[in-house]
Amino acid sequence: MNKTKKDALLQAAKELFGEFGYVETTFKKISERAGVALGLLTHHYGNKEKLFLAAGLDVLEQFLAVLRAATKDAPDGYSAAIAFCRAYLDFSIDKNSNWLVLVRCSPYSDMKTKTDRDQMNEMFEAVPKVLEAELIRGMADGSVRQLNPTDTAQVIISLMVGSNRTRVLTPYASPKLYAEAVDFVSRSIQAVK
Amino acid sequence: MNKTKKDALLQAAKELFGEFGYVETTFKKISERAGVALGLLTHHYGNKEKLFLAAGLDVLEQFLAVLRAATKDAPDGYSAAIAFCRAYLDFSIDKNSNWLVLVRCSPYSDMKTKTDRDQMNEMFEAVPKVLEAELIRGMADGSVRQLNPTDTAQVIISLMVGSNRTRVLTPYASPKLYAEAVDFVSRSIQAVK
Amino acid sequence: MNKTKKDALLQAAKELFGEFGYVETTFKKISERAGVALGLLTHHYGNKEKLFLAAGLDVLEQFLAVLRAATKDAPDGYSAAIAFCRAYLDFSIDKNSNWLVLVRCSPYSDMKTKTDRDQMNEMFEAVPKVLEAELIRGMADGSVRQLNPTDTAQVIISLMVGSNRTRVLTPYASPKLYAEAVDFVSRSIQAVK
Amino acid sequence: MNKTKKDALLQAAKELFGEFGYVETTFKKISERAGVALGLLTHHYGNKEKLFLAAGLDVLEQFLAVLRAATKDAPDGYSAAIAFCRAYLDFSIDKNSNWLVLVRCSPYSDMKTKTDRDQMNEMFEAVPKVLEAELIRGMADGSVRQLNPTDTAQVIISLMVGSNRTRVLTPYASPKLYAEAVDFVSRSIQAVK
DNA sequence: TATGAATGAGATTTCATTCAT
DNA sequence: AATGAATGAAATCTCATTCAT
Repeated sequence: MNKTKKDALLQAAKELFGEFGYVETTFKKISERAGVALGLLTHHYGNKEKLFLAAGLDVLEQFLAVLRAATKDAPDGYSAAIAFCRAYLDFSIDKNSNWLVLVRCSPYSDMKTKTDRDQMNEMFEAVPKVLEAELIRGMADGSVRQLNPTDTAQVIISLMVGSNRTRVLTPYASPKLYAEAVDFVSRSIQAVK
Repeated sequence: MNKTKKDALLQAAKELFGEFGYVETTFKKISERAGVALGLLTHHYGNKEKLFLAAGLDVLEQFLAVLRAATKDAPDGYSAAIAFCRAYLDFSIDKNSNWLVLVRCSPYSDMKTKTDRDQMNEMFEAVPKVLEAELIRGMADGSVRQLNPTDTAQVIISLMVGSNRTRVLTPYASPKLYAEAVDFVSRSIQAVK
Repeated sequence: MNKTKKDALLQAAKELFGEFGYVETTFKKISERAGVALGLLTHHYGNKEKLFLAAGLDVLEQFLAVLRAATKDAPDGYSAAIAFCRAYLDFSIDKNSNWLVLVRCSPYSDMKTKTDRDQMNEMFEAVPKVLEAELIRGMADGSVRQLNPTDTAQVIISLMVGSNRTRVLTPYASPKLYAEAVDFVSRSIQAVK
Repeated sequence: MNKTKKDALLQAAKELFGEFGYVETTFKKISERAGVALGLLTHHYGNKEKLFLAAGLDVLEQFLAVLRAATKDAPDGYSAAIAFCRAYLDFSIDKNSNWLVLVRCSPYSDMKTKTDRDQMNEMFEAVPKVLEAELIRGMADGSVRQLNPTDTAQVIISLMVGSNRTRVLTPYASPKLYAEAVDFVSRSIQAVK
């Protein structure tokens, strides 16, 4: 399918950063997995951090697309919020999503270049915005109880973040954790009749 | 005040691992901040990972003590659970708690030595146990609605984990995030009359 | 206008070698400043050292032309020698002469290819020859005192070399240095009545 | 004689920087010639530039000592100035002086760290000061003609610099160059009766 | 217990040069 | 003539760990 070597590098980077984290992922590992020469990495991406950023942004972009698609067709705000949570959690365990790049590499907050960090933060902030819009819709259509939408969105995202970490980083996560998390959200935002 | 050099090393380690993360914290930095000789580090702690483990366990131990103290005198299970959340979040922003060691260094999941990893996991698992006991008490005394206590505890902890990360690692956290998180928990577990 | 890409490369090379020295001047920098493709460099000049040689020879050629023009119309040998010195020093601070290529890049003496080094040395040797001829004229016409013309020419050139380096490479050069250097030469060669 | 490995590194650095110049002198070459481990270089000197600075300062220090010793016992200012020139030129061809470090490595003017550059410049400026003092003495004692001492010192140093470069860097230097240079200075500064 | 010099493997990055298009 | 992706050797620098004192 005519994949360029540049693409191969990005793909290898997404896989390896997710598997091994930022520091344990070396130029050697990346170029070997991508099947290209070592020097091509800096040739195409400048340096390790820029490649890391590219990898993260790529995953985040697909993530946002999935979240938007998931909420698009929901009949009301409440259903959309719940669909959002399900899509979030599904994406986070999809073998092909390379989600781990975003999880394992807190270094996004350690990025040395301010511009890179800002670019990443900007995209990350888009996530709660999607949810917030649905909460507002839900309060308007009566499916969600009256709450501060910004803060509530942030709390829900926090719950997603935490559940996901518990599931993928610890050995003791309950198999029902994801389902419970969604229920928890549901109980907490659904309008009471 | 009679602090041994060994203690000084541990203190410096806790600070630096929290500030810079595992890899960016070097033997040189630690020994310099502690004001002791470089060689003393391996002499007392064996290697970097062991020191890291010691630092993490130390913080975790104090954390557990705080959580237990906070729930001890609550009049009912529901109040205890809420007190637990408040104590968790307070500890996480206490300047002197060195909490960041636990946050910034997911590497606990990357620990090369299985024994070390297990020791850490064991202590981490004690956290939801404390909460779970209170949820059970709450269901018995009627202050908490009927839920699966294990799963619910894990969800609540996940929310704490996520809120905390949002607060300490991102630049866009709402100032009301912690308060909202506690409300969220409250709405979700409090027994309905 | 109508400058070929080959010329643009040479011009960029002269500027950059002078600004940054040999090693810090890269193919990338040159091709970028010239606004041409990277590959064109080896295509036209073979390799870095050949390009460097071309740049140096180009500047040296213009330098010699200037020196010859300056001495041409002098009424006597003494005046010609002084005119030579003035022209040397003026050229060395002319913004458009790219003189720095010759100063900053002692690597001419490091050139790996013997042929290149010889070619460069040959042209460099032409400089004292010009002055020597004028000194001989001066001794004949009575304007210059009796001295060994070859050695004296070399000493005068050495003074030019040193004054120039002091002026362009150090921060403490006296503003009158060039004028003093010329006076110094004058005192030392002018025939005493 | 109990030479430390740190000293061995400095000695190897002085030799190699002089022989090969800054860039062609690698960590590998230095540590091999010094017979020590590669990492010791950064351990003791921090980085390549710092080592280069240390090497240069070391040579410069000995150079200044030699110049001061040479002028100390001269009977008058004129003799001192001439002794200064002889000492300068002798030092520059003394096999053991490692003078080439200072000649081959114009990079002193390219030093990235401002502090390093300043430190070097400061010491370099001490050289003309020594000569200037003797010129002033000579004008007072009647052995040197009346001239601006600062400017004249700088011109003489420039002549030393240039003669030295001609001798050590070019293949066409006259064997009498040094002697002629001293004569040149003599003619130019000696008081006329 | 305490010190810090010493080691060397390994990481990132640079860059002249080649080559297919 | 012109392009720029691709290569890989080599350079600098980092750092956990060892060890003699």
